[in-house]
Amino acid sequence: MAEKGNTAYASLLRERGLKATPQRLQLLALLSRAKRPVSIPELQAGAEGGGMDTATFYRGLETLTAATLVRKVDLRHGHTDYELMENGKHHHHLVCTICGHIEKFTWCPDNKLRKQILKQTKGFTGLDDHSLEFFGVCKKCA
Amino acid sequence: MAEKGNTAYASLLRERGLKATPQRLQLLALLSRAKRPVSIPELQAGAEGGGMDTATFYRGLETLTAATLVRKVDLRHGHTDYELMENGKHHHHLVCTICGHIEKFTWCPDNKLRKQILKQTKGFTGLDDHSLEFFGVCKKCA
DNA sequence: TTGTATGCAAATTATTTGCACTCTC
DNA sequence: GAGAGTGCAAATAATTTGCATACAA
Repeated sequence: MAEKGNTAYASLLRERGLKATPQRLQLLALLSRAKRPVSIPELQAGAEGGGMDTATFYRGLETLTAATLVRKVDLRHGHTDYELMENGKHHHHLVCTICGHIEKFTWCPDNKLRKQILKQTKGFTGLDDHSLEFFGVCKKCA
Repeated sequence: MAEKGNTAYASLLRERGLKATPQRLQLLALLSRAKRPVSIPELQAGAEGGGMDTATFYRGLETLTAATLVRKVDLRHGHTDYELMENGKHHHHLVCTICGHIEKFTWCPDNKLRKQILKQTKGFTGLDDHSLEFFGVCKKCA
């Protein structure tokens, strides 16, 4: 998947009523190039990310997450990682607990499973979102 | 489920080659009473948790997690929560994104699903563990 | 006794906030 | 021009570490 140009990202932002600032476009470009979930300190440490303020990273990515352009994931690394939501779809991850190698997979709980889970509870009538990651040892580390 | 006595917990620890220190027993007792996932700052702030050092909380719970007596969970609260693994079995959670209400459910990926996921990857031959939580708005907050 | 675990204290890492200023729409 | 967004700087929150001492086995 080719990286979207600034114009394309700008449109996506405006469609959602957000201003297309250079900082937000930069955040999207950085995530697009990363090809994997990355933390804010990591993004900021990279050469291209060096110019922006820390607070702008946090506030910007929070905004992009709320706009469903970006997704936060917890890979048990002690911090939040961020990744692009390409085409509005999320995916999940396999994480090697030794070397940190990450792969994606697509599978989400279907309606049947969601019903089965809701049946076990008293206080919920619906489910909006979910987290799902697998952890193991990759071939190289095994 | 009644809380296990100190003797029972002490045996569990020794079975795993760990020393049954008062601090570790206290951690297990605190988690047992909590009945829900709790953070370390929260545990420490509680009256009974006040006596132990911060580092002892972190190191102790890390040890208990490695010993599969305790499990860490990420409920998108910006910190790690801990809960007892009762009978060596884990469960997953539904979390209300408004009030924080939490319920448990039991369901885990079966072998068929695990195979389906592994088939999508190149670098993994097996999966050890997984995280799975649902987020939504509970009845009261809806 | 002996190594493991704890307490203390300080450091590190991640994240958030207030406020003045700037830039997009 | 107006309001949303950013930079700066300082604060808060969570977690980790080194080292001397204490305690379980």
